[in-house]
Amino acid sequence: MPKARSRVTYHHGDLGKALIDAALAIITEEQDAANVSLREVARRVGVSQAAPYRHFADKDALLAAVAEEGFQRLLNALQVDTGSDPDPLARLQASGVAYVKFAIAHPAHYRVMFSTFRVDQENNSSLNAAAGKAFAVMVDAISAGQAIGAIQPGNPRQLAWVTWSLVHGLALLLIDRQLPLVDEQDMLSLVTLATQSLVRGLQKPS
Amino acid sequence: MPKARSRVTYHHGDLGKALIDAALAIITEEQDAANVSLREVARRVGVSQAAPYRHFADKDALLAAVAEEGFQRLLNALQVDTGSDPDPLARLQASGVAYVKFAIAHPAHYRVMFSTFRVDQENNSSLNAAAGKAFAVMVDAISAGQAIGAIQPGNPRQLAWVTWSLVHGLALLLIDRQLPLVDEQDMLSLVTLATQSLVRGLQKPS
DNA sequence: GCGCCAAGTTAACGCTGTCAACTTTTTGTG
DNA sequence: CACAAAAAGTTGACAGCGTTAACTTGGCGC
Repeated sequence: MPKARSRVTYHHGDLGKALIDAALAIITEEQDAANVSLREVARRVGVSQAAPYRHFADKDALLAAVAEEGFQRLLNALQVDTGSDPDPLARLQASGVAYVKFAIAHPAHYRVMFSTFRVDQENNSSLNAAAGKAFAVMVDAISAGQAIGAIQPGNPRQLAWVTWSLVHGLALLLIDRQLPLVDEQDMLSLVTLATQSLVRGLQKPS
Repeated sequence: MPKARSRVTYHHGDLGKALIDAALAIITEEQDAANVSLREVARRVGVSQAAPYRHFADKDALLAAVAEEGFQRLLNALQVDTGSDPDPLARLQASGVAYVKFAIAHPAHYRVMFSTFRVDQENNSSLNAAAGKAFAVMVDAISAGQAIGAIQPGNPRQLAWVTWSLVHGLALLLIDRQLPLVDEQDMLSLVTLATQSLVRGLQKPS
């Protein structure tokens, strides 16, 4: 008897996807750490401890899939929140705020994303592509700013790395509770201060 | 027969210090990850697997001691490299460069520092104090800059958080190989660009 | 209808952090 | 100076982990 959803599935009905979802659910529930164990993921899905190895080479491969999903969601959040403001500087700042907001909203997922993502190994090319797309939002805003003469000249990718450093560092300091801020309003005003200051520093000296 | 150094030691001769040193040595050797195991630390020192528990409550407590040592060394590096330039803006930028340089020189130690440090729990007060002293270097430079009217007004701690975010994020992206940079000279020019841009953004609008 | 191979299971290995119970050494005090 | 108490270190065990080998099951292509 075929399952209701008889797509690519064999026995279970798309394990792999189910494993990613379960891992993400565990990560989301206990935002404390990345102490998610492969065996617990399997338990939650209802398969044996070794079943995941038919879909992922090892634990890192599963986490890489979770990370890729995270970068896709980050891209979506950036695109939605950055909007279509005609001012590239406003877009750049908005993308920075949206970036940190995403990290605050999904701290454990954000940690997995950046504990897995590496640029060197070319095997995880789909993960790299997903991360690159999210990063491109900032590059595009900076290029547009340079095109209208609002942002200082220079390699836009390099300037985007600077921007990324700021929001990445701020996001990590906040979600790892390394700044004495608990009130979300305080966090957001700090994010605003940070992104405003950086955008100012990237502007073309008049 | 007392040991050569019969200070506070009982049996071994200052285990605890030896454990911290061994842990730091392991971390330094394999800069790959924080996969340092308590048992391997004990093995290297030549004691049994349970001996560390007479000196540290658990593995995290040992890593916290390693982290504290790291923050002290970071403070030292910041003080040395920041120098005594009369221009607070130059000092601020120099401290940022020194910060990232430290992280690049000691990547695994830097990771342990920030995977252990949390502001909330008041029990690790010595760790917090060490981190606070390093952070104070940036706060002082910013306060000095405000005093001579070179830096925009505002809570200097908040402005220092912005600075810290930038250098922390840049340091992590670099040491975790999340930027496509391998040449150290390329890294350093990016660090310069980043710190220059931020300092510019923090300056008082004239 | 049937064989084959993907998908899933069981059992085991070596590793880990941690604890309880025990032994050894040092030290403070009557 | 003796000796008890406490500090420091050891052994052995437990549960959990990632991973692999050997096995079983079940659905699809011929």
